[in-house]
Amino acid sequence: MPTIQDVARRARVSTATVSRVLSTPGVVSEATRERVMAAVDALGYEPNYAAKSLRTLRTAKIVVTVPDISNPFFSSVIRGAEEAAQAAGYSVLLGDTRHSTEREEQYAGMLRRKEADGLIFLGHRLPNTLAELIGRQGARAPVVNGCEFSPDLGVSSAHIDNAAAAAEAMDLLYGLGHRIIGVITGPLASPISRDRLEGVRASAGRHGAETTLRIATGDFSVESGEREAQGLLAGGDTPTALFCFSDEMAMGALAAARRAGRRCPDDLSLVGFDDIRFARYLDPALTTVSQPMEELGRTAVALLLDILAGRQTAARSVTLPHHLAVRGSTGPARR
Amino acid sequence: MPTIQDVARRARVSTATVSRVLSTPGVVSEATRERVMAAVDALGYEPNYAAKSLRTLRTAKIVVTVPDISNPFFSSVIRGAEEAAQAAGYSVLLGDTRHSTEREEQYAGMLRRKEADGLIFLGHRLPNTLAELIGRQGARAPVVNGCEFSPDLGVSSAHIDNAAAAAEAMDLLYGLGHRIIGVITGPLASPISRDRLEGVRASAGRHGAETTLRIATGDFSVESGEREAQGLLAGGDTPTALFCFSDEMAMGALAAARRAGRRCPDDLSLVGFDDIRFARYLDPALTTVSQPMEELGRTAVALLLDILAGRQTAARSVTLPHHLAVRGSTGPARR
DNA sequence: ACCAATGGTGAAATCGATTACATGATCCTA
DNA sequence: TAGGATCATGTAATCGATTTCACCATTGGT
Repeated sequence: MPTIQDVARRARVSTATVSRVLSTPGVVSEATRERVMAAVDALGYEPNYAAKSLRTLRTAKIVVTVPDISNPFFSSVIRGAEEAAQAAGYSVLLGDTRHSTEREEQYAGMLRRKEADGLIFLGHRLPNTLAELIGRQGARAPVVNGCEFSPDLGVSSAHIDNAAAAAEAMDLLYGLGHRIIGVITGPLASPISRDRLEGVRASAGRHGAETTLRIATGDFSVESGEREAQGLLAGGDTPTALFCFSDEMAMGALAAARRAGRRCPDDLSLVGFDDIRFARYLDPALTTVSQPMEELGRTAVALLLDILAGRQTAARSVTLPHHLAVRGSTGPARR
Repeated sequence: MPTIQDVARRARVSTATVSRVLSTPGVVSEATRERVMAAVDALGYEPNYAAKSLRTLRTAKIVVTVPDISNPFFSSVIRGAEEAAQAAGYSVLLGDTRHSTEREEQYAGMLRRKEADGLIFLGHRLPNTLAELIGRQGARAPVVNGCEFSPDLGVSSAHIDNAAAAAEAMDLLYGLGHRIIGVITGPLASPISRDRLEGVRASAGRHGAETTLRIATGDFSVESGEREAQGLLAGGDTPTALFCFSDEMAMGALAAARRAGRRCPDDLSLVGFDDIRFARYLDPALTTVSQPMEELGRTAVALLLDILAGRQTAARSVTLPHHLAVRGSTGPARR
């Protein structure tokens, strides 16, 4: 593999000139530039990345950690992040943490080893390593939260207005005449779950239905949706509608409802959250809160790039628009 | 950020000794080792990664390219790959190529810039950059194919026996009495599509049903599944069963069938491919060819690590076991 | 015709680690 | 007790780029 020395020798210039041709072509004379480029092409030279990185202290890489990449919500956010990063000349180091703190810390360590310039985390937990970093550098720390806004972390983030979105979903159900509504949340450690729950409660309050809320705690997975829905639908005085904090859980709930002999939307209305690609292909098509998933990823990267460019002084939180996609899984409550 | 010099100074040893303590502790005396470790801890030292990489010519990174990370099949394979890489001390650079040759080439370039030690590609196209590399280095080129086996590429790969799997799926349908069967393939440029089609034809031949095969070409996406199914189900003499080369397409087909007033499995049997997490949650639960997706990723990484360790002399292709998961979407043909 | 400004280029320091080789101390053996 | 073997450590070269500074050659103004 040829080095800059080889190119310099072949073009009969110094390595300084070769470097200039490649990074600041303007300051080099036309003739030399051509000679150097000819040598570069002839040798198939590509600058060694490690050497460049060592000298410039930049890696052009960002770490993105997710609790589970096979979750369609996360993989869509990642997709947006990858796109924006790529467009800005960065590459993405994927960190699938599998909900493990240890792995989270491990990936956070890449920042200290200068293995990456910045980090975006899509979970809700802030690894200690990063907390320290933020303690030292404040808003200049190259860390952004991808989708779970938590103001107390002091980290920039991209997200939707989860409380408002959840309230809208509940408003829809109350508007359809439902009174007893089951809600399957995500883990309550997660701020998005708490925000959404707050929106749920606000809507219930407006409709005088605080006492007929049935709340169950899931973990966003299909399995937990199925399990919790089964619980909510057992016994008498059961909900006529379910609101799940993820589409995956709604899929599970749909299966549970079927097994319980409840038909959707006739016997049970169902609302999900995220609007993953498959939501509209369920039977019935799932009514859900539509999040701009790829845009969340792109925005998180934009925030990070601002920090890396020194354009950022205080933690910034960007709220992106959502909308309620009303489809076939919701209908009027049967009396 | 402290350097090895700082640690050496503080521990009153040379940088060489510090380096040895960290990488080959055995050769250093107990006392010095403790002194150095104390300095390391006190300063919070972490070796600078770029410097290490420049010196050792190793990056401890592998690139994994996928046509679309938001596709559950690919994200599961990636998940397995990330796990195995992490376990071996490597990290994964994610390349979402969005089916673009240009982006594929770009990621392949990371190998030439020594930005990564190896590359796994999950698509079926071999970028030129890699083809050249393989031309020069043969089986020692650090390149592995993740799921689409193509012997002519001269690249190691992990995959299932696609022809056999497809044949089993068809055998099931013929066994249930179906005669006219629609098949929605992936792009025929992709070897897995061709292999599966071959299996389909073999089974049809065994059942004397070559002339009642109805073949349509999709692109693995839900949308294409819906579109092609709609075509196959229009007009008279339509198939009583559909076999789709991906679960996503099967989801689309299911929606199309519903719209055409065909109930599954009563009026139409449906078989998918991959067994993504959601397959069993469809209504009816989808009969599908179950691929060991995470294991495919892990195996691809294992193959790559073998190459990187110099343990590999010829391209190796590993066939992993699959099985047919028979669920509710298939049933006897109505006469 | 001289001086200053400008433009193009090269020499060499530098980034922060690893490692081949040299060195000195200690120990064992003949 | 001399000699070699063994062990622990240090010196310094090295990986391959970027960039500061110095230098020389033009150019233009007075």
